[in-house]
Amino acid sequence: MLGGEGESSAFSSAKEAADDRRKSPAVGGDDPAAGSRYTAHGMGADRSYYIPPTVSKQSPEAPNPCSFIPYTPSGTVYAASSAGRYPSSLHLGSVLPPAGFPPSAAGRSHFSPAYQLGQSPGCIYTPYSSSGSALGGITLPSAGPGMRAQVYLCNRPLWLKFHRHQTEMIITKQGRRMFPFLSFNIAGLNLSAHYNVFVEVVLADPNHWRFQGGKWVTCGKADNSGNKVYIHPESPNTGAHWMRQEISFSKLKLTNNKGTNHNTSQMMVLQSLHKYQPRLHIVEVTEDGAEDISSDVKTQSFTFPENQFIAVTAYQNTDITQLKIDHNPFAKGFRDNYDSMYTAQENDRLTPSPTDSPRAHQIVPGARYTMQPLFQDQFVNNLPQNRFYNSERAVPQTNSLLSPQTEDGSSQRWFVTSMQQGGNGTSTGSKLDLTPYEGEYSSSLLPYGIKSLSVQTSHALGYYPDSPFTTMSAGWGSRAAYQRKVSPSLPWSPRPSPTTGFPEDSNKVKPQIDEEVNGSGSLISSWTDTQSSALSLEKADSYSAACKRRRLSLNGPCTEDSASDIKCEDLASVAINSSMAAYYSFYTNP
DNA sequence: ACGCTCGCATCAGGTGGGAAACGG
DNA sequence: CCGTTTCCCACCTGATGCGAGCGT
Repeated sequence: MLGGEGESSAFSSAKEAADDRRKSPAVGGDDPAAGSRYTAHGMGADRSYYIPPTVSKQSPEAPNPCSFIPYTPSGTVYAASSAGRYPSSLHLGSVLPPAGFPPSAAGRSHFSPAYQLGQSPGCIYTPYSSSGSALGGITLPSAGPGMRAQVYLCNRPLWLKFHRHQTEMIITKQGRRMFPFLSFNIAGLNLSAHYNVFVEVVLADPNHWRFQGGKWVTCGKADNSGNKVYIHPESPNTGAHWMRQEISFSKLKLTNNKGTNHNTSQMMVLQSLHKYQPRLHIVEVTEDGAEDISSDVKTQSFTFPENQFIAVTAYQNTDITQLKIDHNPFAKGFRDNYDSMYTAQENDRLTPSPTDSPRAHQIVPGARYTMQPLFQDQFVNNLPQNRFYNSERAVPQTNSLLSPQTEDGSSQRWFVTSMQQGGNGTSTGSKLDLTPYEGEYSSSLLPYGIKSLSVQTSHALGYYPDSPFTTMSAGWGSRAAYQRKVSPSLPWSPRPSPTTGFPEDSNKVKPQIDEEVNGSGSLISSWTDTQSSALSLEKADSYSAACKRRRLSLNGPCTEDSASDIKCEDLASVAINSSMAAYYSFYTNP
């Protein structure tokens, strides 16, 4: 897949059948061809970008299987034929069980075309399992053979925020990092088994896109080529390793330079004005890195619809531009009213920026919200109203495909309704379907209290993997310079013991599952999940502002300020241990 | 003397903006 | 002509090295 140069033989089903063991892409190192094995054939340069669902046991026109699928808003993923190899999981929100492989070859073929084609409205995915219901097989994570991993999208609120406006990612010749970048937490892996973890980016639809009249519209057919696999540099590694820490793909770069030989292992070659859907793949391998596909359970794939983006060489939607500027610490210099907003606190603060901006902007520090739940809206409202929707914008607010937010930013909120997602797909149906609701959530303290205590509150706080918190917890990219700036006495416990694998998930999340399952009709409503997510991202902003405002208001010594920060982190860590992953909805497949 | 912490300076690299270049 | 891509710029983050200060 890697650009087709990976030769279909590598992925031919015949070969798959013959070779139970294949070289892991990680083994291939920088060899693009190695990675290519993990992209679907047909994803190659001159190959079709998707496979007609002819093999599908359930055609798109079949009775809407979406009824059973929660949170399937983002539309079809035009999986290449590799789908059979690495089928995308259902889009189940922020916590995903793997699509995995069905137990049989037939099952594979069933999954392979599990993507609805074209702009066909309605359900976008075939049933998650042969049972026809993703609900029927819901199980909680368990140890032992056959267990499935659960994947948590760490910075989902931020992704959702971008997704509302149709995320755009800049691609350049030398490569541009993604922002937001992909960051996951994984649970349910075998502690001692070895896994390769990698991201594949597939076309989300067969169209070429153009930004016209403040909207993204299709124009022509998409082309498909290039390396679209990025293997996590720590692959292969043990399940314990992957579950110990946040898995970040911050180093992943997007380029449009097909001929690049520079840092190919970090580069992902995309095409401008095409819509892409990243996928996470977890492949069990042998200790030497050789892939073992003898068992279906050993390859698991996850797709988060909010990760969809359109590759561009220059930002088209000013909403996206503003979001990038506001949330990406590297773009701080473009915050025109930054001074007026945050003033001197930026100069006075003790804590280094890396632990500030990333945490404040990228991640929803849920625990902090629970500490100040009553102030959030206040902070939101204190943000300069023209910051996001000022009159200077070349593109009106209506650019936003989905979120015509009101000026006050608080009277109208958005959440996902699986109903609309399933049945009312449009040309932009690949986006999360957001529906406004009047701000009842402000009184929903419980969802806040519980769901805001997210995993990401801790290690995800370091938006970059080298952040002191990640470093402390996982020794990932440890830097002495940073470590010494963080109190070593902090009882920081960003994640539960790897040996437990989100031990509390089962008990604490199950009620939530029930809650989401019972929803309306046969749908697995993602209302709770999405609502909380939307809320969280709102709170992320408000908290960001809150923290900055606190700095501003605090006249005491800097040490006081940093002490308060430490308290927040401390509390966050406690909260995490008690409600790991409660932030997200939780789904498991049979 | 030694080890550690801290502050500062330096530099590489990541940002988006904007103008110029390119191509259909 | 218009849309897209490329390049350069200023600004910022993050990593690193160095020396001063302090405690043992």
